[in-house]
Amino acid sequence: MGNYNFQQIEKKWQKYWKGNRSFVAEKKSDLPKYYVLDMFPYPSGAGLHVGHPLGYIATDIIARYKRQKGFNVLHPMGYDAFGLPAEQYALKTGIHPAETTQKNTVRYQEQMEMLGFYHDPDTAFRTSDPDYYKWTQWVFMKMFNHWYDKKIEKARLITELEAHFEAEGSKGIVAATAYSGSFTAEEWKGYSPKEKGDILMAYRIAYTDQITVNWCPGLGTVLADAEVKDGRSERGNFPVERKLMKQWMLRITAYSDRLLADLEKLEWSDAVKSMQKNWIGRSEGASIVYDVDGVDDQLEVFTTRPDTIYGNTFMVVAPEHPIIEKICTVEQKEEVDKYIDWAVNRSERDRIADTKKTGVWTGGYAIHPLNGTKLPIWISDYVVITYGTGAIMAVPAHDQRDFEFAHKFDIRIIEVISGGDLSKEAYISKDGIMVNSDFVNGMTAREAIPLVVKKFEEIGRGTGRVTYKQRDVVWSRQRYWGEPTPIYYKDEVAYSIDESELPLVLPDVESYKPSETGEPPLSRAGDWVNYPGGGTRDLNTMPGWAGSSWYFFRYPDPFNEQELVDPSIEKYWLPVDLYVGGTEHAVLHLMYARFWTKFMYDIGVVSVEEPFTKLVNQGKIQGVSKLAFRDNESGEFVSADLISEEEKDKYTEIHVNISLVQDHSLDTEGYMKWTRQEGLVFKTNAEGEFKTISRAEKMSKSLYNTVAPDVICEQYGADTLRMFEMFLGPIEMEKPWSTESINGVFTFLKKIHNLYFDQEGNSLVTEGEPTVEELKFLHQTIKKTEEGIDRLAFNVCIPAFMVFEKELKRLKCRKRAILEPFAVIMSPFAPHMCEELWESMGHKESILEATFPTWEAELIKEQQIEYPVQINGKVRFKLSVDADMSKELVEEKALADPNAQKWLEGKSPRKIIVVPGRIVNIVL
RNA sequence: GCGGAUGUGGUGAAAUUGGUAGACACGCUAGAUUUAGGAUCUAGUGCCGCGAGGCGUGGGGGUUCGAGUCCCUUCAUCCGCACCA
Repeated sequence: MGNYNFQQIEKKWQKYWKGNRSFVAEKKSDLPKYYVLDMFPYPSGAGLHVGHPLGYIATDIIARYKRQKGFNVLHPMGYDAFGLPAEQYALKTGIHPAETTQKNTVRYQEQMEMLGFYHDPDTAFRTSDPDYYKWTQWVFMKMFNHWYDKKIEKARLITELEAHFEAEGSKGIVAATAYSGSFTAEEWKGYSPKEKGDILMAYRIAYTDQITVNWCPGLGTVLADAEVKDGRSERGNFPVERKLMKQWMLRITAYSDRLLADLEKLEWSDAVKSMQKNWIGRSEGASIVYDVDGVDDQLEVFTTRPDTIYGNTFMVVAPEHPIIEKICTVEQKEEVDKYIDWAVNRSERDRIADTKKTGVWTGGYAIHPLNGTKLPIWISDYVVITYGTGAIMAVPAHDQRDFEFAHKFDIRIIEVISGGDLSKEAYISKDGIMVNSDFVNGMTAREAIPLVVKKFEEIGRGTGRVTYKQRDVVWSRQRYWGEPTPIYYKDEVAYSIDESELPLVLPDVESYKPSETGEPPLSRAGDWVNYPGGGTRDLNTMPGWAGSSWYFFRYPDPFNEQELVDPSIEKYWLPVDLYVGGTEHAVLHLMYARFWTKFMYDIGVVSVEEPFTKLVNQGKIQGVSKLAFRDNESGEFVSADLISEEEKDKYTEIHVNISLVQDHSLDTEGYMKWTRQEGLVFKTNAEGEFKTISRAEKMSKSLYNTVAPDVICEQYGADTLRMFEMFLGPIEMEKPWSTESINGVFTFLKKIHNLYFDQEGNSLVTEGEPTVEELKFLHQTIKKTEEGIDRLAFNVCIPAFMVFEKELKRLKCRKRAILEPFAVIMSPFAPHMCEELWESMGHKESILEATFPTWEAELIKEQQIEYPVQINGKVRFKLSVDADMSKELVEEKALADPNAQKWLEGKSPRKIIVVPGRIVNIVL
C-alpha cells in the first residue's frame, strides 16, 4: 500500500489556499462572527520547534470548524516584534534589528504555512511596523492626556482637570494620584508652568516619577518587578540593583478594583484567575494613625486585623521609613544607622532566603490610640516600605511574624483572642473570643472588626481602608528596539507631540549601545533628539509589553490609517471569543492587555471592557533531553547502565544532542565530531554500547533537545503532525514529546487514504444508498466530534475517527453519502488530505465551504437496549429490551429473566432501580 | 507558609448529569505474509488465580442500591506568590 503522497498533497493545497485567499475574514457580515486568537509569537532566530504549534493547531481546528459551522471566522497571526534578542544581536553584529526581525518573520511564516494554518494573511503585521506602533504611541499619548476620576471610576481628559483647578482649585477632586497637597483656584493661577506641569503630571495615567527601580546594568535598562527573579533579570540572568531614577509609569493601580472585579465575568481557569487576584493583592482593613511621643509627626499603619488593637504592644517600621530620623534617640543612633545600612544593602535574594527576624529599637514610642500606653517603635526589614504605609502595629499574640519578633527581642505579648496556645505560636483565627479588649470583649474577632473600625472613625484616629499589592507599572526602557515615547520637554515641562506627527518613527542610530554618559541609545540619534519648534525629545522607548497590550483590536481592521479601529468593525468582532496561549503570560501580558482595554473603553475607542472572553492555556510540549555521564575526576564518559544510584554524584550530566542518540545509545563518534573534540574516552557496557539517560524538560536549543516541525513534516506530513499533537492528550496539559507513537496516527491517515483511493489513485467511492447502521455510526461520530471540538478535547475526536474507519472497513462501506461527511468532519484535523478527498469526490469548491454536518438524534437512537443487570451492586447478566419500554416493564422483565431467578431463589427483592438507558439494579 | 492544579495499566490517555473503568494509540506477546525494512495484516494484553472467582482509578474514611466522578481527611508531584501587615 502507501500511495499517500502527503508531500505532494500538502504542497498542492497550501498553494491553493494561499492563491484563493481562503482564510481572509469578511470585515463585516450578517453571519455570526467567531474571533479566535493565539498569543502572537516573538519571531526568534531559532524558528519554531514542535512545542510551539500546539496552541496554533488547536486554534486552527477551531477556526476551520467554526467556518464550516457557518461563522465568519477571524483567525489572525501577527508578530510581537520589538524585543531584546534582536537588539542584542544588533549590538553584536551591527545588523539593524528590523532586518533580523524581517528575516525571522519570513521564516516563521514559511513554517506556519507548512503546517497548513488558517491565518488571515492581512493580519501578518509586526508591532515594529510604524503603521502599527503609530497607534501604540497614540494610546500612550491618550494616557498621558488623561487622569483617573475615582468618583465616577473613569478616565477623563486632563484638560477637564485643569479647568477644574482653574475654577475651584483642588477641592472636590477625587483622583488616582500620589499628589496629596491642596490649593485654591487663586493659588493654582499663581503657579509657574513648571509647578503646574508637575502637579498635572502626578494625575496623568501615563506619568513620569522619580522612583526606586530595578536597574539592570547588564542590560542597560530598568525592569518591571515581574521581570526580576531573585534579584536577577529574567532575561539574560544579570544582577539587578535598586536605584532611584525618573521613569515613565502607567497608573494601572487606578484600575485595580475593576481588574479584580471583572475577573468574575471571564471564562478563564482558576489558576490564572487566582494568579491575577494574587498579583492585584487586594486586602481590606483599616489605617490607624498613632501619635508619636515627643514629636509632632504621626505614624500611620495599615492592618487587616483592627480587632487585635488591644494586643498591640509595639510598632515596626521599614528601614526606609522617613519617621526614623525624627524619632531616633541619640543613644540609639549608632545602632540604628548600622542596622539601616546593613538592611538596605542586603540583596533581595538574601532577604528572601533569611526569614529570621532582625531589627533594632529606634528609642522612640508611639501612643496607643485607645488606651494611651507607650509602644516602642522598632525597625525591621520584615516590614517593607512598598506595601501599605511601610509601618505596622505589631500584635505578637495574633500574628506569627510579630510573635517571632517579640520572642527574639523579649517584648510583651498580650492575648486578646482566646482559643490559641501562645506558648507555641501566634493564634490567627478570627473565630476565637475577644478578651482583654474593653468594648469588644466576648464577641468573636470577626464580629469585632467592624466595631473597632467604627470606633477609630468616631475618634478620628483611623478609617476602613483597602490596599493593593499591585503597583504602577514602569513603562520606559533605556533601549533602542522599541516604540519611541511621543513626548518632548520644554523648560522642564513634558508635552505630548501632536497627533498629526504620529507615527514618531524610530530613528536610525550608528550604535545600539547606550551613550557613554549612560543615556539611552536614542541620544545618539543626531538631530532627531531636538523637537522642531524647540524642546528636546524623550529618549526612552516603551517596554515589550506595549505592542501586545492592544494588538487584538487591530486585527479586524489592520489597514485603517484614520483610526485605531473602525468602531463598527470593532463592535462586530470584539471581544475575542477564544484566546489561546501559554501560562507564562498569565499575569503580565494579560493584566496589561486588560488594563489597556479598560482605558480604551473609558475614552470611547472600544466597546468592550474585557478583551478575552475565554482563555485556554495550552501546556507546553516538553523536550526529552538525553544525558551522558562524565566522571568528575578522570573526565571519562561512562555508559549510564554502569553507574549505580549511589555513585551518581561522582559524575557530571552532560546534555548531548538528541539526534545523536538512538534507543538510549549515543553515537560516540558523532558526539566528538559535534563537539569538535577528539580523543574522548567512552566506557561502554558489555554490548559495546554507550547508554544515556532521558529527562523531560523544557524544549530549548541550549539543551539540545529540540525537534523541528520541518523534520516531522518531511517524514510524516503536516496532517500527521497536527493530528498527533492533538492526539497526545488534552491541550492544557504538559507532556513530553515522543516521536515513538506518531506511527499510529500516520498509519491511520494511510488507512483513510486507502479507504478513498486504490493503488493507482483512482477514487473508490461508490454511490449506493447508505444503510441505517452505516448512518447510525456516521452520526455518532459526528456527535462525538462536535462535542469534542466544542470543549476543546481534540484528543477524543481522533479516536472517534479511528473507530469509525474500522467500522467502515467491517461494513465494507465506501458510499459517498458516508464518506463525504466523514471527510468534512475530519478536515479541521487533517485539512490537506481532506481537501484531496473532497476534490476526488468531484467537488469544485474547497472543503472549507462545506457545511459541517449535524448529527441526527433520531438516527442514533437505539431500537434495543442491553441493560446490565446488577444484583446487589454486581453486574450478573445482560437484559435486552425495546428502547421505548417503560421503567415498570423493564423491571418486570428483569425479574422474570431466568438469570435473575437464579439469584433470587424465590425471595422477593427489597428494591429495584431502573435508570433508563443505563442500568438495572436489584437489591436483595 | 499561602494560593492553584494533577494523581487511572508497562506508556500517552478515555469515561455527558454518580450507572458495565481502562475507549483509542504506543509498547509488548503469538501468528500470518513479504522483494525482511523501523512495512502490512490477525489475535491477545489491568492485576492475582489452572479455574470458578477475587482485587482494582495515590492512601484512609463517609454519603449512596451504585463513587474515578460527590463530601471529609491524608500523602505525593507540578506550577504560581511569598516576611503583603
